[in-house]
Amino acid sequence: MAAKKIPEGTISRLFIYLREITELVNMNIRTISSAELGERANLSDAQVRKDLGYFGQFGVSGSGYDTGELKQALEKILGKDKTWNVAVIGAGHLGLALISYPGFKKHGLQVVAAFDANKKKIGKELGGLEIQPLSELKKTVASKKISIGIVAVPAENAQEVANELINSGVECLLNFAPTSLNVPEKVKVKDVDLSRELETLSYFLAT
Amino acid sequence: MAAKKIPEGTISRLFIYLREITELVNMNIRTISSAELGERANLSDAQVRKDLGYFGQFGVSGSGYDTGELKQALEKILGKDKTWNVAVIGAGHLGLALISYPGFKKHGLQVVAAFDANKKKIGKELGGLEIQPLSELKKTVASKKISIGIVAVPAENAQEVANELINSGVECLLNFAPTSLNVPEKVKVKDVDLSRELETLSYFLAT
DNA sequence: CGAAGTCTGTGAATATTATCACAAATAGAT
DNA sequence: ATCTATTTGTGATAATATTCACAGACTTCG
Repeated sequence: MAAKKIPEGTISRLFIYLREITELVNMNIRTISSAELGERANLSDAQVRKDLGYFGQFGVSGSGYDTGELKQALEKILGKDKTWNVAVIGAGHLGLALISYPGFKKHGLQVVAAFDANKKKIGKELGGLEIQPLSELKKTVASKKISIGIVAVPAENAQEVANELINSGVECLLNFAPTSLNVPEKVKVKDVDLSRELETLSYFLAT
Repeated sequence: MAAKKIPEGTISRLFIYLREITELVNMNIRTISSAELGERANLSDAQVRKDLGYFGQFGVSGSGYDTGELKQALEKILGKDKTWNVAVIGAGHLGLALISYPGFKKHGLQVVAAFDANKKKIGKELGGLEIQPLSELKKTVASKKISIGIVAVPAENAQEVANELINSGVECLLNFAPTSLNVPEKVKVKDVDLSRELETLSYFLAT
């Protein structure tokens, strides 16, 4: 594995390459050039080669990349052999959508627990999961080996929920609440602020 | 308004500043320094000043920024006086969650139409909106002055839906489908790939 | 008023990321 | 076997974004 630090953007793009390559393999296409792969991913050929270059040499001069080999290599790099257990906190519309989001399973992400603070929701079943009270978070994180927490609660409660997740041993959060979470260094948070995404888009449209 | 090109990251962060400033105003806090604002947003003081600096001079040496003034200035910069009409395409779990997402309304984003290809879903009402067939897209985009489209359909149909949106005059897409959309230059797309976000997170956790 | 302290705005310096561009490697044709 | 057309891998270069650092503006306090 490469010693140099790898840009986060590169990792994110690797997943895109894997997606495209998988499709190519399914179509029985055996080789592809960086230029063609880049076109599929809306990226430059140089970007593709540079990204792959962080992890080794996968291509063949003159003909390009063997799709089967590259698929295997990417899967290994990206840890696709592993699966991750996920907890969703907040069983509102968004939480429910995430619990039943079909895309996760395909990628080794398994939602194994759902929590909510609202007593009326606790105990209800959804997609094979029973909604649990937050008081059971720590126990469940340990017993179900949960390593990723999705915060899908209102902004007011988000920091508190994040604290409890971290306190329970979760070090990886996807935060949908429109607020900046304060977390220890070792914890990695990714924010997805839907309003902000849309607003940023529309700002550029309006200018 | 500034003549120089403004980084997209700056715009995105301005929304965060506005969020924090609004909270401060509500708490009746009158002034704040770039360092304090940065702390709230998990950003450096220099970043805050640099970002604001693109748009003018809002602060006072020695005491910082007047929260009320800064709030007004940010709202003006970010076009908060305007509202945007949004169409959601795809009435699956995710689409339904987006239709009833409470965060949008607060930010001048109004979901005014919902579409789905599935005949069984068409005609059903949801949150005051009737789910329409895609054949009515063009007409509705025009009549309801829709400027933003949210693509919440499976990857297989995403490109087609994007084409129809663009063909109907929408120039601003938020794409939840895990696929790279090909669009004309003038159209702005933002991808939100939930699986990829989670996987990127977990990659760094595993390394 | 003057001194000490605070804080902005912004050029300069860094750091990071993406693009260029080309030698070297390979394939394929003749 | 040689020539031509491709395509990789990667230093060099360019573009972009962030952090530093400090002069100058303002505040507060004695």
